[in-house]
Amino acid sequence: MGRRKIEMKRIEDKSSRQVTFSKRRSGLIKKARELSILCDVDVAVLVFSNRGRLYEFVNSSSSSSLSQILKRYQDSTAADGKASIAAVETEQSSPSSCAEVQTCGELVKSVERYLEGPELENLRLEDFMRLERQLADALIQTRTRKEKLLKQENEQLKDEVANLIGISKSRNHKDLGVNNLMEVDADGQYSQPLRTLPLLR
Amino acid sequence: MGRRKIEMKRIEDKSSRQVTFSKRRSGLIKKARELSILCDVDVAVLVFSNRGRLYEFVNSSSSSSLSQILKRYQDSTAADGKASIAAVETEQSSPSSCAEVQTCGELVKSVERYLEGPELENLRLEDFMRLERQLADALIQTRTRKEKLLKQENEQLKDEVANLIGISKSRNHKDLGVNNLMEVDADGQYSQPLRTLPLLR
DNA sequence: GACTATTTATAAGG
DNA sequence: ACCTTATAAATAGTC
Repeated sequence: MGRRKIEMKRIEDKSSRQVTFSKRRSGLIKKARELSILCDVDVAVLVFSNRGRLYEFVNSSSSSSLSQILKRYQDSTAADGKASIAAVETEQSSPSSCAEVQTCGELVKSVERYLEGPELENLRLEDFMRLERQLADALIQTRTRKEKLLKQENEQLKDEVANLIGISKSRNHKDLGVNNLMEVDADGQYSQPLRTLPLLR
Repeated sequence: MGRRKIEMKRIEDKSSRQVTFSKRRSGLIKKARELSILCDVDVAVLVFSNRGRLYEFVNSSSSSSLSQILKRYQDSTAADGKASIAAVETEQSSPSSCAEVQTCGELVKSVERYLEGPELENLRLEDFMRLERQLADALIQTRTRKEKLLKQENEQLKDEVANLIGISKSRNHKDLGVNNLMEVDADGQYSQPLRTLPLLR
Protein backbone atom coordinates (compact mmCIF):
# COMPACT_ATOMS: atom_id res chain seq x y z
CA MET A 1 0.00 0.00 0.00
CA GLY A 2 2.64 2.44 -0.81
CA ARG A 3 4.87 3.62 -3.55
CA ARG A 4 6.47 0.21 -3.56
CA LYS A 5 5.81 -3.20 -2.23
CA ILE A 6 8.00 -3.98 0.73
CA GLU A 7 9.46 -7.25 1.83
CA MET A 8 7.97 -8.80 4.91
CA LYS A 9 10.99 -8.67 7.12
CA ARG A 10 12.34 -6.42 9.79
CA ILE A 11 13.01 -2.95 8.45
CA GLU A 12 16.68 -2.41 9.09
CA ASP A 13 16.82 1.36 8.82
CA LYS A 14 15.99 2.59 12.26
CA SER A 15 14.39 5.80 11.15
CA SER A 16 12.01 4.32 8.62
CA ARG A 17 11.25 1.47 10.99
CA GLN A 18 10.13 4.04 13.51
CA VAL A 19 8.01 5.83 10.93
CA THR A 20 6.43 2.61 9.79
CA PHE A 21 5.84 1.61 13.37
CA SER A 22 3.97 4.80 14.03
CA LYS A 23 1.87 4.60 10.89
CA ARG A 24 1.01 0.95 11.03
CA ARG A 25 0.38 1.01 14.74
CA SER A 26 -2.30 3.62 14.36
CA GLY A 27 -3.62 1.78 11.33
CA LEU A 28 -3.89 -1.42 13.30
CA ILE A 29 -5.69 0.27 16.13
CA LYS A 30 -8.06 1.99 13.76
CA LYS A 31 -8.90 -1.35 12.19
CA ALA A 32 -9.43 -2.85 15.60
CA ARG A 33 -11.87 -0.11 16.48
CA GLU A 34 -13.74 -0.54 13.22
CA LEU A 35 -13.99 -4.28 13.69
CA SER A 36 -15.36 -3.85 17.18
CA ILE A 37 -17.96 -1.34 15.99
CA LEU A 38 -19.05 -2.93 12.75
CA CYS A 39 -19.29 -6.43 14.10
CA ASP A 40 -20.15 -5.60 17.67
CA VAL A 41 -17.43 -7.72 19.18
CA ASP A 42 -14.78 -7.27 21.83
CA VAL A 43 -11.35 -6.50 20.54
CA ALA A 44 -8.09 -5.81 22.28
CA VAL A 45 -4.85 -4.78 20.65
CA LEU A 46 -1.64 -4.43 22.60
CA VAL A 47 1.51 -3.11 20.99
CA PHE A 48 4.74 -2.89 22.91
CA SER A 49 7.36 -0.63 21.46
CA ASN A 50 10.96 -1.69 21.80
CA ARG A 51 11.32 0.85 24.55
CA GLY A 52 8.66 -1.00 26.47
CA ARG A 53 5.90 1.51 25.95
CA LEU A 54 2.43 0.11 25.56
CA TYR A 55 -0.04 1.24 22.95
CA GLU A 56 -3.40 -0.37 23.29
CA PHE A 57 -6.91 -0.53 22.08
CA VAL A 58 -9.67 -2.10 24.09
CA ASN A 59 -13.24 -1.37 23.15
CA SER A 60 -15.18 -0.04 26.06
CA SER A 61 -17.84 -2.70 26.16
CA SER A 62 -15.24 -5.38 26.54
CA SER A 63 -15.99 -8.30 28.74
CA SER A 64 -15.19 -7.54 32.34
CA SER A 65 -12.65 -10.29 32.61
CA LEU A 66 -10.60 -8.91 29.79
CA SER A 67 -10.64 -5.34 30.93
CA GLN A 68 -9.86 -6.48 34.43
CA ILE A 69 -6.85 -8.35 33.22
CA LEU A 70 -5.66 -5.38 31.24
CA LYS A 71 -6.35 -3.03 34.08
CA ARG A 72 -4.42 -5.21 36.41
CA TYR A 73 -1.60 -5.21 33.94
CA GLN A 74 -1.60 -1.44 33.66
CA ASP A 75 -1.66 -1.06 37.41
CA SER A 76 1.32 -3.31 37.75
CA THR A 77 3.30 -1.43 35.15
CA ALA A 78 2.28 2.08 36.15
CA ALA A 79 3.96 1.79 39.51
CA ASP A 80 5.67 5.15 39.29
CA GLY A 81 3.12 7.62 38.12
CA LYS A 82 5.28 9.60 35.75
CA ALA A 83 6.11 9.11 32.10
CA SER A 84 6.02 5.39 32.63
CA ILE A 85 2.27 5.33 32.41
CA ALA A 86 1.32 3.38 29.36
CA ALA A 87 0.41 5.49 26.40
CA VAL A 88 -3.16 4.81 25.48
CA GLU A 89 -3.77 5.31 21.81
CA THR A 90 -7.42 6.24 22.05
CA GLU A 91 -6.46 9.25 24.09
CA GLN A 92 -3.64 10.21 21.72
CA SER A 93 -0.86 10.36 24.22
CA SER A 94 1.80 12.97 23.94
CA PRO A 95 5.26 11.74 23.08
CA SER A 96 7.81 11.83 25.82
CA SER A 97 9.90 14.94 26.04
CA CYS A 98 12.95 13.02 27.17
CA ALA A 99 13.25 9.64 25.52
CA GLU A 100 16.56 8.66 27.02
CA VAL A 101 15.44 9.18 30.57
CA GLN A 102 12.32 7.24 29.90
CA THR A 103 14.40 4.51 28.40
CA CYS A 104 16.47 4.39 31.54
CA GLY A 105 13.32 4.43 33.58
CA GLU A 106 11.97 1.64 31.46
CA LEU A 107 14.89 -0.60 32.22
CA VAL A 108 14.65 0.16 35.89
CA LYS A 109 10.96 -0.50 35.74
CA SER A 110 11.39 -3.86 34.12
CA VAL A 111 13.97 -4.78 36.71
CA GLU A 112 11.60 -3.76 39.44
CA ARG A 113 8.71 -5.53 37.86
CA TYR A 114 10.83 -8.57 37.58
CA LEU A 115 11.95 -8.55 41.16
CA GLU A 116 8.61 -7.64 42.64
CA GLY A 117 6.36 -9.71 40.48
CA PRO A 118 4.79 -12.98 41.45
CA GLU A 119 6.91 -14.71 38.83
CA LEU A 120 9.83 -14.47 41.18
CA GLU A 121 8.52 -17.31 43.24
CA ASN A 122 8.34 -19.61 40.28
CA LEU A 123 11.86 -19.19 39.03
CA ARG A 124 14.37 -21.94 39.35
CA LEU A 125 17.90 -21.76 40.58
CA GLU A 126 19.43 -21.72 37.11
CA ASP A 127 17.38 -18.68 36.26
CA PHE A 128 18.83 -16.79 39.15
CA MET A 129 22.33 -17.94 38.35
CA ARG A 130 21.91 -16.60 34.85
CA LEU A 131 20.22 -13.43 35.96
CA GLU A 132 22.97 -12.77 38.45
CA ARG A 133 25.60 -12.99 35.73
CA GLN A 134 23.63 -10.70 33.45
CA LEU A 135 23.04 -8.14 36.14
CA ALA A 136 26.67 -8.25 37.19
CA ASP A 137 27.67 -7.61 33.60
CA ALA A 138 25.20 -4.81 33.28
CA LEU A 139 26.47 -3.32 36.51
CA ILE A 140 30.05 -3.45 35.31
CA GLN A 141 29.17 -1.77 32.05
CA THR A 142 27.14 0.84 33.83
CA ARG A 143 29.94 1.55 36.30
CA THR A 144 32.45 1.79 33.48
CA ARG A 145 30.31 4.26 31.66
CA LYS A 146 29.59 6.21 34.81
CA GLU A 147 33.26 6.46 35.68
CA LYS A 148 34.14 7.53 32.18
CA LEU A 149 31.59 10.30 32.40
CA LEU A 150 32.79 11.27 35.86
CA LYS A 151 36.34 11.45 34.58
CA GLN A 152 35.32 13.54 31.58
CA GLU A 153 33.40 15.90 33.78
CA ASN A 154 36.35 16.09 36.12
CA GLU A 155 38.73 16.99 33.34
CA GLN A 156 36.38 19.57 31.96
CA LEU A 157 36.16 21.14 35.39
CA LYS A 158 39.92 21.08 35.76
CA ASP A 159 40.32 22.77 32.47
CA GLU A 160 37.73 25.30 33.37
CA VAL A 161 39.58 26.06 36.58
CA ALA A 162 42.87 26.19 34.74
CA ASN A 163 41.38 28.60 32.27
CA LEU A 164 39.95 30.79 34.97
CA ILE A 165 43.28 30.89 36.74
CA GLY A 166 45.01 31.53 33.43
CA ILE A 167 42.69 34.40 32.77
CA SER A 168 43.42 36.03 36.06
CA LYS A 169 47.12 35.50 35.44
CA SER A 170 46.87 36.86 31.95
CA ARG A 171 45.25 40.00 33.18
CA ASN A 172 48.83 41.15 33.30
CA HIS A 173 49.06 40.71 29.55
CA LYS A 174 47.88 43.44 27.19
CA ASP A 175 46.09 41.42 24.50
CA LEU A 176 44.81 37.92 25.32
CA GLY A 177 43.10 36.40 22.27
CA VAL A 178 40.96 33.32 21.73
CA ASN A 179 43.92 31.47 20.30
CA ASN A 180 45.74 31.75 23.53
CA LEU A 181 42.77 30.39 25.42
CA MET A 182 42.63 27.42 23.13
CA GLU A 183 46.23 26.64 23.79
CA VAL A 184 45.62 26.67 27.51
CA ASP A 185 42.87 24.15 27.01
CA ALA A 186 44.92 21.77 24.99
CA ASP A 187 45.18 18.45 26.77
CA GLY A 188 43.62 16.28 24.13
CA GLN A 189 40.44 15.53 26.08
CA TYR A 190 38.00 17.59 24.15
CA SER A 191 38.19 19.15 20.77
CA GLN A 192 36.56 22.49 21.40
CA PRO A 193 37.24 25.14 23.97
CA LEU A 194 34.39 25.77 26.35
CA ARG A 195 31.92 27.96 24.60
CA THR A 196 31.54 30.24 27.56
CA LEU A 197 35.15 31.23 27.71
CA PRO A 198 35.21 33.71 24.85
CA LEU A 199 32.54 35.64 26.69
CA LEU A 200 34.89 36.13 29.58
CA ARG A 201 37.44 38.09 27.63
CA MET B 1 -12.29 -0.47 0.80
CA GLY B 2 -15.07 -2.05 -1.05
CA ARG B 3 -17.63 -1.42 -3.66
CA ARG B 4 -19.09 1.20 -1.40
CA LYS B 5 -18.11 3.13 1.61
CA ILE B 6 -19.86 1.85 4.68
CA GLU B 7 -21.04 3.70 7.74
CA MET B 8 -19.10 3.15 10.88
CA LYS B 9 -21.82 1.56 12.92
CA ARG B 10 -22.92 -1.92 13.80
CA ILE B 11 -23.88 -3.91 10.72
CA GLU B 12 -27.45 -4.87 11.35
CA ASP B 13 -27.77 -7.71 8.87
CA LYS B 14 -26.57 -10.72 10.73
CA SER B 15 -25.23 -12.55 7.72
CA SER B 16 -23.15 -9.74 6.31
CA ARG B 17 -21.99 -8.85 9.80
CA GLN B 18 -20.67 -12.38 10.09
CA VAL B 19 -18.96 -12.13 6.72
CA THR B 20 -17.41 -8.81 7.58
CA PHE B 21 -16.32 -10.15 10.92
CA SER B 22 -14.51 -13.01 9.29
CA LYS B 23 -12.83 -10.84 6.67
CA ARG B 24 -11.83 -7.99 8.90
CA ARG B 25 -10.71 -10.26 11.68
CA SER B 26 -8.20 -11.98 9.44
CA GLY B 27 -7.22 -8.62 8.01
CA LEU B 28 -6.56 -7.29 11.48
CA ILE B 29 -4.48 -10.27 12.44
CA LYS B 30 -2.53 -10.07 9.22
CA LYS B 31 -1.75 -6.43 9.94
CA ALA B 32 -0.73 -7.30 13.45
CA ARG B 33 1.68 -9.90 12.18
CA GLU B 34 3.13 -7.48 9.65
CA LEU B 35 3.60 -4.81 12.29
CA SER B 36 5.39 -7.21 14.58
CA ILE B 37 7.68 -8.39 11.78
CA LEU B 38 8.42 -5.11 10.06
CA CYS B 39 8.99 -3.14 13.22
CA ASP B 40 10.27 -5.95 15.42
CA VAL B 41 7.86 -5.26 18.24
CA ASP B 42 5.55 -7.30 20.38
CA VAL B 43 1.95 -7.28 19.33
CA ALA B 44 -1.10 -9.01 20.66
CA VAL B 45 -4.56 -8.99 19.17
CA LEU B 46 -7.51 -10.53 20.91
CA VAL B 47 -10.88 -10.78 19.21
CA PHE B 48 -13.86 -12.23 20.97
CA SER B 49 -16.77 -13.22 18.83
CA ASN B 50 -20.08 -12.60 20.46
CA ARG B 51 -20.35 -16.34 20.85
CA GLY B 52 -17.39 -16.07 23.18
CA ARG B 53 -14.82 -17.55 20.88
CA LEU B 54 -11.36 -16.07 21.09
CA TYR B 55 -9.28 -15.36 18.04
CA GLU B 56 -5.83 -14.18 18.85
CA PHE B 57 -2.50 -13.16 17.51
CA VAL B 58 0.56 -13.03 19.67
CA ASN B 59 3.95 -12.91 18.05
CA SER B 60 6.16 -15.65 19.35
CA SER B 61 8.89 -13.45 20.79
CA SER B 62 6.40 -11.58 22.89
CA SER B 63 7.46 -10.16 26.16
CA SER B 64 6.80 -12.31 29.13
CA SER B 65 4.51 -9.81 30.72
CA LEU B 66 2.26 -9.94 27.72
CA SER B 67 2.11 -13.67 27.39
CA GLN B 68 1.62 -13.93 31.09
CA ILE B 69 -1.32 -11.61 30.88
CA LEU B 70 -2.77 -13.63 28.08
CA LYS B 71 -2.08 -16.84 29.90
CA ARG B 72 -3.72 -15.49 32.99
CA TYR B 73 -6.64 -14.42 30.92
CA GLN B 74 -7.01 -17.76 29.27
CA ASP B 75 -6.78 -19.48 32.62
CA SER B 76 -9.51 -17.27 33.97
CA THR B 77 -11.81 -17.94 31.05
CA ALA B 78 -11.11 -21.65 31.16
CA ALA B 79 -11.97 -21.61 34.83
CA ASP B 80 -15.21 -19.84 34.11
CA GLY B 81 -16.10 -22.67 31.81
CA LYS B 82 -17.32 -20.30 29.14
CA ALA B 83 -15.78 -20.79 25.76
CA SER B 84 -13.33 -23.22 27.18
CA ILE B 85 -11.18 -23.76 24.14
CA ALA B 86 -9.79 -20.70 22.47
CA ALA B 87 -9.91 -20.75 18.72
CA VAL B 88 -6.53 -19.67 17.52
CA GLU B 89 -6.67 -17.94 14.23
CA THR B 90 -3.31 -17.89 12.57
CA GLU B 91 -0.22 -17.73 14.64
CA GLN B 92 -0.05 -19.95 17.64
CA SER B 93 0.86 -18.06 20.75
CA SER B 94 4.27 -18.89 22.07
CA PRO B 95 4.27 -22.39 23.43
CA SER B 96 6.75 -21.37 26.12
CA SER B 97 7.10 -24.57 28.04
CA CYS B 98 8.50 -22.48 30.86
CA ALA B 99 7.10 -18.98 31.15
CA GLU B 100 9.33 -18.03 34.02
CA VAL B 101 12.45 -18.65 31.99
CA GLN B 102 11.09 -16.46 29.27
CA THR B 103 10.53 -13.79 31.87
CA CYS B 104 14.14 -14.00 32.90
CA GLY B 105 15.20 -13.92 29.28
CA GLU B 106 13.10 -10.87 28.71
CA LEU B 107 14.74 -8.94 31.48
CA VAL B 108 18.13 -9.92 30.18
CA LYS B 109 17.06 -8.87 26.71
CA SER B 110 15.98 -5.46 27.87
CA VAL B 111 19.21 -5.01 29.77
CA GLU B 112 21.17 -5.96 26.70
CA ARG B 113 19.09 -3.76 24.47
CA TYR B 114 19.65 -0.95 26.87
CA LEU B 115 23.38 -1.38 27.07
CA GLU B 116 23.87 -1.92 23.36
CA GLY B 117 21.48 0.63 22.01
CA PRO B 118 22.51 3.99 20.65
CA GLU B 119 20.57 5.66 23.43
CA LEU B 120 23.47 4.85 25.67
CA GLU B 121 25.48 7.67 24.20
CA ASN B 122 22.84 10.20 25.01
CA LEU B 123 22.43 9.40 28.65
CA ARG B 124 23.68 11.75 31.24
CA LEU B 125 25.75 11.03 34.29
CA GLU B 126 22.81 11.09 36.65
CA ASP B 127 21.12 8.40 34.58
CA PHE B 128 24.07 6.12 35.03
CA MET B 129 24.29 6.88 38.73
CA ARG B 130 20.67 5.90 39.08
CA LEU B 131 20.99 2.88 36.85
CA GLU B 132 23.98 1.70 38.80
CA ARG B 133 22.04 1.83 42.03
CA GLN B 134 19.12 -0.02 40.51
CA LEU B 135 21.30 -2.70 39.03
CA ALA B 136 23.21 -3.10 42.24
CA ASP B 137 19.93 -3.53 44.11
CA ALA B 138 18.70 -5.99 41.56
CA LEU B 139 21.96 -7.88 41.82
CA ILE B 140 21.71 -8.06 45.59
CA GLN B 141 18.16 -9.30 45.44
CA THR B 142 19.05 -11.82 42.80
CA ARG B 143 22.01 -13.09 44.78
CA THR B 144 19.89 -13.32 47.92
CA ARG B 145 17.30 -15.34 46.10
CA LYS B 146 19.90 -17.49 44.42
CA GLU B 147 21.59 -18.27 47.70
CA LYS B 148 18.31 -19.08 49.35
CA LEU B 149 17.53 -21.51 46.56
CA LEU B 150 21.00 -22.98 46.73
CA LYS B 151 20.56 -23.50 50.45
CA GLN B 152 17.17 -25.08 49.98
CA GLU B 153 18.46 -27.36 47.31
CA ASN B 154 21.38 -28.24 49.48
CA GLU B 155 19.17 -29.18 52.37
CA GLN B 156 16.91 -31.19 50.16
CA LEU B 157 19.90 -33.04 48.82
CA LYS B 158 21.20 -33.62 52.32
CA ASP B 159 17.91 -35.09 53.34
CA GLU B 160 17.79 -37.18 50.23
CA VAL B 161 21.24 -38.50 50.93
CA ALA B 162 20.39 -39.05 54.55
CA ASN B 163 17.37 -41.03 53.52
CA LEU B 164 19.22 -43.01 50.93
CA ILE B 165 22.04 -44.10 53.15
CA GLY B 166 19.71 -44.65 56.05
CA ILE B 167 21.28 -42.25 58.47
CA SER B 168 17.97 -40.86 59.51
CA LYS B 169 16.71 -41.78 62.94
CA SER B 170 13.64 -43.32 61.42
CA ARG B 171 15.71 -46.20 60.21
CA ASN B 172 15.42 -47.75 63.64
CA HIS B 173 11.68 -47.87 63.39
CA LYS B 174 9.97 -50.95 62.03
CA ASP B 175 7.35 -49.19 59.98
CA LEU B 176 8.61 -46.08 58.28
CA GLY B 177 5.65 -44.24 56.81
CA VAL B 178 5.28 -41.06 54.87
CA ASN B 179 4.38 -39.19 57.99
CA ASN B 180 7.68 -40.04 59.54
CA LEU B 181 9.54 -38.87 56.50
CA MET B 182 7.77 -35.58 56.67
CA GLU B 183 8.91 -35.16 60.24
CA VAL B 184 12.48 -35.85 59.29
CA ASP B 185 12.30 -33.17 56.68
CA ALA B 186 10.82 -30.63 58.97
CA ASP B 187 13.21 -27.71 59.30
CA GLY B 188 10.88 -25.06 58.07
CA GLN B 189 12.55 -24.72 54.73
CA TYR B 190 10.01 -26.46 52.60
CA SER B 191 6.52 -27.51 53.22
CA GLN B 192 6.29 -30.77 51.35
CA PRO B 193 8.36 -33.91 51.46
CA LEU B 194 10.14 -34.74 48.26
CA ARG B 195 7.77 -36.54 46.02
CA THR B 196 10.31 -39.18 45.21
CA LEU B 197 10.81 -40.26 48.77
CA PRO B 198 7.69 -42.38 49.13
CA LEU B 199 8.93 -44.43 46.23
CA LEU B 200 12.04 -45.30 48.12
CA ARG B 201 10.30 -47.07 50.94
C1' DG C 1 3.67 16.07 9.33
C1' DA C 2 1.63 16.57 4.61
C1' DC C 3 1.38 14.61 -0.17
C1' DT C 4 0.45 10.98 -3.72
C1' DA C 5 1.49 6.88 -6.36
C1' DT C 6 0.71 2.43 -5.35
C1' DT C 7 -0.49 -1.49 -2.99
C1' DT C 8 -3.70 -3.71 -0.11
C1' DA C 9 -8.13 -4.60 2.04
C1' DT C 10 -12.62 -5.43 1.41
C1' DA C 11 -18.00 -4.66 0.11
C1' DA C 12 -20.92 -6.32 -2.96
C1' DG C 13 -22.11 -9.55 -6.12
C1' DG C 14 -21.80 -14.25 -8.20
C1' DA D 1 -17.94 -20.45 2.51
C1' DC D 2 -15.09 -19.26 -1.69
C1' DC D 3 -14.13 -16.31 -6.21
C1' DT D 4 -14.21 -11.85 -8.50
C1' DT D 5 -13.82 -7.10 -9.03
C1' DA D 6 -14.70 -2.31 -8.32
C1' DT D 7 -13.63 0.72 -5.02
C1' DA D 8 -12.11 2.52 -0.48
C1' DA D 9 -8.35 2.74 2.56
C1' DA D 10 -3.67 2.25 4.07
C1' DT D 11 0.78 3.39 3.46
C1' DA D 12 6.01 3.67 1.33
C1' DG D 13 8.55 6.90 -0.41
C1' DT D 14 9.26 11.63 -0.75
C1' DC D 15 9.71 16.40 0.57
